[in-house]
Amino acid sequence: MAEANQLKPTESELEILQILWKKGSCTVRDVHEILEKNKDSGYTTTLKLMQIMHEKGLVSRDTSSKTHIYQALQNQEKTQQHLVNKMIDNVFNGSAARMVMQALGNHTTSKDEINAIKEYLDQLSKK
Amino acid sequence: MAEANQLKPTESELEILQILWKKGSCTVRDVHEILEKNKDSGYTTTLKLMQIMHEKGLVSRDTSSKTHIYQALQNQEKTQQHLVNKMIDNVFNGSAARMVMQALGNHTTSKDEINAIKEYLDQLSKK
DNA sequence: TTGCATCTACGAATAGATTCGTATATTTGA
DNA sequence: TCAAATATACGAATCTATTCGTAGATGCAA
Repeated sequence: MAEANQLKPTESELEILQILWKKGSCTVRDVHEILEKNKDSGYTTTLKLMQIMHEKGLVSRDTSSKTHIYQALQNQEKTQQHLVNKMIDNVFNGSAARMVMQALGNHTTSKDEINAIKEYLDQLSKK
Repeated sequence: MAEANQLKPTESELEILQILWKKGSCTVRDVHEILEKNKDSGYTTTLKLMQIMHEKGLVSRDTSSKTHIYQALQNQEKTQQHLVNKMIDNVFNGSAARMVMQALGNHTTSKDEINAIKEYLDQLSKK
């Protein structure tokens, strides 16, 4: 039950999780400097968000030195899975295919990507 | 600018839009009876939500008779497009392919659906 | 050592979404 | 006809997310 909540992070939390998933371990300042590129909120805002995420159990933190170090506790793939399934249900009436087509249709996709998907589908059919 | 906001309906608004997109025209009661199956909130809650959606321009309403009749003004495909693109960016770091694979991997997809997607990809490659 | 920069903690303001209670008007059926 | 059912309107409570200011602690450099 605790986990179920965490699978649906807020938008701000997701932005931070993205960074932690990519970087591994980060200080608040690390995260904040990356966030600043796309939005302009203060340092203490980022700090507060990460503190809340820690309370919720979304991240772990190492407080052994003055500057705390954070890591994502939430599993990236599980979170992605949960969010994508939710979107299929809520936005595409349960049809994964429709979502996929919508996604590939507009969001300019390279040929390499398309081929990768084709291969993936072939493997999927074999089962 | 007005439209840009509407492309991102809240979760409750999206639930209602889904119903309106499917049914076409609905009264508040129509919508509420469908919503009730999956959640338990009062009738006046649904009413209020739909009134707010009308204020925002998400729906039109015909008030010629006592019981008002609502219709979606928001375009379904545009909304889907917007939401799916947003998810690709926010959750999958901009990789449509990764999202597609994640979507098809778990969300049990029928062979028919997979074949439909394959055909779609073939057409896409030809361009 | 002392002052400046940097860090955490925390309370509180703000904004938006959601929910419901109540008042009031209209319809309808016994 | 008139009482019950059903509609809308609307204010307000509640909840959550986001934001920031300020206070106090710590580290560092001149």
